[in-house]
Parts: sequence; C-alpha cells; structure tokens
Amino acid sequence: MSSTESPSSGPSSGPFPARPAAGLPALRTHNAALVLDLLRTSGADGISRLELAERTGLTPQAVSKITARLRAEGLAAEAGRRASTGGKPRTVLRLVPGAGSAVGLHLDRDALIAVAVDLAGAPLAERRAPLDFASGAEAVVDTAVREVTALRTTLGVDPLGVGVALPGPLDHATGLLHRVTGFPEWDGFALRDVLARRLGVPVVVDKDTNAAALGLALAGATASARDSFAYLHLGTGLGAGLVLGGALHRGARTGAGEFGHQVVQLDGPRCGCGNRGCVEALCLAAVAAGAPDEAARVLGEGAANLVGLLDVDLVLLGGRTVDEDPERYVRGVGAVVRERARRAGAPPAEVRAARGGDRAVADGAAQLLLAPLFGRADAASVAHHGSH
Amino acid sequence: MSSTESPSSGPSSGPFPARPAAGLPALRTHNAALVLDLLRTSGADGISRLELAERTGLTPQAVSKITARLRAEGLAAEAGRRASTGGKPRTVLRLVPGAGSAVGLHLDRDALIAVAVDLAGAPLAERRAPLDFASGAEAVVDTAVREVTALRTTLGVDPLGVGVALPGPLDHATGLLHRVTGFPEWDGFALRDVLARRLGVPVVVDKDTNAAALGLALAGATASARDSFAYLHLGTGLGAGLVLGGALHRGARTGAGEFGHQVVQLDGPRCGCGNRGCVEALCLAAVAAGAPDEAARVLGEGAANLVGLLDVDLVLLGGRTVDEDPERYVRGVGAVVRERARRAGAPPAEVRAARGGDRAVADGAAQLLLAPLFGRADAASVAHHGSH
DNA sequence: CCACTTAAGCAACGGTGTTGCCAAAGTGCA
DNA sequence: TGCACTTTGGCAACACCGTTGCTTAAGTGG
Repeated sequence: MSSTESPSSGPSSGPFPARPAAGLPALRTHNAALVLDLLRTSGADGISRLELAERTGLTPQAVSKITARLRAEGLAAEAGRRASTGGKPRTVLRLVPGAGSAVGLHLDRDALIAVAVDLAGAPLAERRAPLDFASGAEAVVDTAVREVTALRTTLGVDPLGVGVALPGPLDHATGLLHRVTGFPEWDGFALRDVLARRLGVPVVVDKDTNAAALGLALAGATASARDSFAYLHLGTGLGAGLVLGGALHRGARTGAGEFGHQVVQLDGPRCGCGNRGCVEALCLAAVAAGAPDEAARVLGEGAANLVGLLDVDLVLLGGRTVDEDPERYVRGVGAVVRERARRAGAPPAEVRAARGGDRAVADGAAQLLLAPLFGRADAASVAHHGSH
Repeated sequence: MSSTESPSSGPSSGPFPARPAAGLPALRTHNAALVLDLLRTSGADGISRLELAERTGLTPQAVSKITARLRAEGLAAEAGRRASTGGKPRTVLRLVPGAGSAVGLHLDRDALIAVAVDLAGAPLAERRAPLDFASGAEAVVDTAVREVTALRTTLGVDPLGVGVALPGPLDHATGLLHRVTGFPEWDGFALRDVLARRLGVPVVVDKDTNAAALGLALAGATASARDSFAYLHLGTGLGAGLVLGGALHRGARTGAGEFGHQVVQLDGPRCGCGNRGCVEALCLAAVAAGAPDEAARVLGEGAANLVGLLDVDLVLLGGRTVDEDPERYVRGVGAVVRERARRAGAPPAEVRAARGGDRAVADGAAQLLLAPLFGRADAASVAHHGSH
C-alpha cells in the first residue's frame, strides 16, 4: 500500500506545446549536462577545465562556475593535476561515479535480470530469476518488485530510478504495454505506473532493443564517438535499435526498430506474422537449417537496406545467435554491406559485434534513467511517484 | 571576379564540439524562432499573444517582449482583434510575409526551375530553363547564375539566400557534389561555394528528395501537424526524404533516403546499380510493363518496410509517375501498408499524395534558407559570402 | 631571484525570462 | 449613464545565465 494518492501523471501530457520553450533553468541544465557528459566519457583519466571549455565552446569562466556547482552537488571532484606546459598546471576533474545509481531491469520471456549501476555505468550488483510471461502481469510484477527490492537493500542507497526493458510492442511515452507477442492479456497493462507505485521510485519502460542500443550509445562513447548507429539483435527474434544523431529514435509510438518483419523477398516463404519473405523468417530458417552463412547474408541485405536508408556508418550485431559465432556474422554481414556500399559509391558502414553479453539490455535499461543527466535523452515519459 | 578574398568557410568545421553549448543569444534565437514558427503556421488567421504563451510554455510577459522585438524588426505585425470574452479583447498578431524572401533552385537532369518565395512560403516569381548535366559544371552553373540573377532583378529586393536541390549523392554539410549518377565529371565539385561566390548570397545545397520533404514538412503544417513522415518520390528514379521528429534526417553524410536501392527481392532481377531485386528496378519495370498496380504493390512493400523500421505515421507520395495517377498509387501503397500494420498489431500509417507538382522541389529548396528562421533546422552548412 | 607563462577565480556587466503591479479596454448589470 | 468586473498587455524590478576585464595562484626557465 502506497502512502501517495495521485495515480501518477507524466510531466507533460496535456495540450502539449509543439516544441518546448527554453528559459534560464533549461539553459543551465543543458550546459551542466554537457559538462557532465564529457566528465563521464573521459572516465578515470579525468579532464581539465580548459579542455572542457574547448570541447563545449563555453568560456573557461563559465566552465569554472558550472564545475563549481557540480562539485558542490557532489557529482564532480578534483583529481590531481596534469604536467605543466610552462605555467600553472591544469587541474583534472573527474565524475564521482558513486554520487548516484540506477537500476536496470530486463524482463525477457523466460528470465529476469536486474542490475544496479553507478553514474559511470559500472556494475554494482546483479540478480537473476526465472520468469514466465504466460503467468500473467501480476506474477511478473511481483517477481520484478521482489528482485528490485532485494537489489536495493544490497545497494544501501536509493537509486535515481528503475529502467525496464522488455520485448513486446509498448509505448515508451505512456508506459503502457501493447499486444506483447503471444501474450494477449498484457495488452494495455500500465507497467510503468504500476511499478512506479509499488517501488516508489521513478520508472521508465522501453523496448529491449532500444535499451540495448542506448547502452551501447553511452558505453561505446569512449571507443567510437559515432553519434548514429544501428544495433541489430538476432536471438529468438530479430529486432533493431536505432541511434540517430546521438539520440535513440523511437518513432511516433515507440514502434521504430521493427526490423525483423522487413520484407526482403517478395512473395517469399510465409512468416509467422503473416507477411511473406520477412528477414526474420529467412534468417531464422537458415539458422535452423544449419546454414549460418546464409543467415548472415540475409541479415546483411537487411542491414544494407537500413544503412542505405538512414545513412548510419556503424552497425552493431548482438543477440544469442550472433554471440555463438560473432566473427562469422560480422564477416558475412560486413561483406554484403561493403559490397552494397561500393555499388552505391558511398563509404561503407563499419560492422562490429556488440559487447555486453546477456547483460547488455539490463545495463541499457539502467541508462534510461542516467542518460537524461548527460543530456542524451529527453527526460519525458518518466513516471514519478513522490515517496519520502 | 569577387571582391572578397577568403574562399568561404563553414561556421563550424574545426575541432568541432560534440554537442554545442548554449548561451543567452542561443536562448533568445530559439524562443524567437518558436514564436515565429507559430506565427507562420497560423497564417492569415493570426494568433494572439496569450495563445502564443500557451502554445510555447512561455510567460505572457516573455511573449510580449519577444513579439515586440519581432515587430521592431518588421517580421510581425498586429492585425485586428478577436471578439471579447468578457474583458479586453486579444490583439491578433501576424507574420509579415514580405519581410524576407528566399530563392529555391531545382537542378534536374534536363530542366531548371528557379522560384522565389516569401517568408510564408508563398510564390513570388518563377523561371524555367532547359538544362543538361552532361554539358558540364561550368555550363550548368552559368545557367543557374543567369536564371537566379534574372529572378532577383524581377524581385527587387535581396533574398536571404539561395537553396539548391539536385539529384545525385552530395554532402549537404560541405556543399560538395559526389558521383552524380551518370555524370562522373561532377564528382567533387564545390557547387555550394562556387554559387555562393558568384551570386554573393548565402547558398545551401541538398538532395532533391530532402528539399521536397522539407517543403512538405513546412507547408503541410497547417493541415497535419505530424512531425515525422516519409516522402517517396517515384519519377525517373525512386528516392525518399525523411522527416523525423520535425527535422530532416540527412544521416552521417547526407546519404539518407537511398530508398530506391533497397533490396526487396533477394536474388531478384539485376538492377542498374548492380544489386538484385531493388525496389526501384522492380517498380520501374512494372511501370514500363504497363502494370501500375504491381508497381504500387512493390512500392507499398518498400513503404511498409520503412514505416515499420522508423515508425512514421504518414507517407507522402510524389514524383512524375505518381502524379500521372495519384489515386491508384495511394490506394495500392495504402493497401499494403494497412495490411502490414494490421498484421503487426500497430495503428496504420496514413498514405497520401504530396501536393506541389513539379514546383515541389524548388519550393522546398527555398525552405532550406527559411527553415532555420523558424527553428526547423540547424543553420550549419550554409556558405556565406560577405557581399555588401 | 626574477621574468614569463598558464590556470583559475573575483567582480562587474549585458541580457534572458519571471514576478508583481498597474493601466487599458472591453462586457454586463443596476 | 455609471460602475463593478474581467481580461489583456506593458512597465519596472528581479534573479540568474554566460561573458568580459582584471587579479591572484602556481608553475617553468634563465
């Protein structure tokens, strides 16, 4: 039983402004997020004030003011100095990872993974439990609440919130589930608000592929500063997460990334969805037939379609099937993508295996809460539930 | 011969900041653009200060200040009053369309269309001329300069700039052309900077499909406030323009929208590009064979792929072939899109014919200059050339 | 030891949207 | 006709943003 009364209301659901106006507070938040993001990506190495100024375009003085605020809030700290270049040496600033944490919850058809991560995205704790979507919403929510609560007690401090990632079609903005494939009784379930009420912390829900892509977008920042890429997930199904211009692209109704049922063979074999010639059907059939190279080729054609349409320059492959033989899929998909790019006269997109293993989705789910801190997403569609 | 010396330099090409920091001027511009956009979309009806405040989220007082500035600059004006609701009646504000103008230039393989439009996008003048890409860059540029200059003299006032739209692959950010299909000598031509130098006004270049999509995004605002849609252009080729989240999606290298060479039939008939089973090849073959319904079906499968991947809720069809029998294509494509959406359990995207006829691209090209005023695009990738 | 260089903070400033208050301009009822 | 009331919109003071000019801190090198 919760001590609060209002069922939960998104921050902006009324006669919404087409595009939001900005005031001084928005400006302040924006620039602080910018600085915080640079602190995050520079990791343990840290970054100096002047470097921050160069990278953001802000005045050194402005950076000083902003970092002073961040230090006062405990989000940043000084950490040594750089070698002098003939004058006063630069002071190195670092993100304080322990200043906050978030929980990521991956609800899969048969298993649950709950993780806690710090501000830097580093793992703090993890729990796993079996799950059965068919047992209904109540049972699944009970399990989720139990695992998250256990995670929170081992954690000691309250997390910023809980990010939940799961397969089916759902609406990120409202937190409602739609017809989760194969489980019609989930249709219309207000997962976000129910969890927010029972857990007493902010909750965000998103598709599993979106969460994974977001996680990769933030984790990979150190390695490749690419701001657009596609994550293709090949497991029991085939889906995609799209990061365009540094932000997750969810589409009008969080439906973006329906990659599996792209038709790549007109009048081809019937797919479970009713279409003919879906990539997913062809791909999974090839895998089942023990022809992974053919599966990779088919996936490659789908990937090349996507690359051409969106002009992303990086494709990341993941999911159980890929993880069994990453090199083969990277090679097979890469070959098709490169060949198609060559024919189009365009520079080829890079194809790589996504890292993260089976924690990738849960880690990404946690980032649903952290990303707004770093200005990587709009903070909308978070269900708050005042509890203190 | 130009009186200026520096060849032209984009405003931000150096060691660029990952994401730009914002200051007070940026804030001011942002909010002014917001207000200006609402003035534009409300057209001749006008809009009151309090309505602007509600729609933007700004305080009425802030709106008063902003509109006062806009009126001082001649961009807005008072235009009558509304009926009273028991108190002082609201004063209606209107955009002053004549306060500025822009030129749009559509360079097609065999023809040139140059248009001048006012701030509201309404046509002011138009010129047409034959063109031949094969005659080389110099000749084409000469023709373009001649027609634009003629347009400017009939116009009387200096336009804000010239937007140029043309088919081939090109880079919007640098203004360089790449290997324009069939005309290798255009590869690497700095069209934007050459035109900016010869015309003495800011110039932007973009793909024809992108320009058309941008034009539709701004023109259609009155009818449907959809902020994401895809424009599919079926003419001598097949291409797409994508508007995602209110902004044109160009991709990493302005390559986005390569829709024609999406493979929808693995190992299908060979396309001119070298792939097998491209939508474009199948579609054009069906058209040539006198089977427009089959062409519409193929196009529909491609469109449904796109809708599923990006979750846009509107598809606009245009181009010479579509314009010959719009209803047939809208019906055929719509049928496939609706059926595929039904199977996926998603609300179907709407399919409509794009308006604008053969002026659509030129009108959209002009919007490349106007859109930044209304906050609809980043003002980057404009080649200025100080001339006064 | 001192001149020089580089980093970072203090203080004043211009300019943003916001708040509190008041004038202007209508309606509606006595 | 007069007066109370409602609603609009501007004026003035304000808090707070990043910026500018200058000073102080903290090093190197001759």
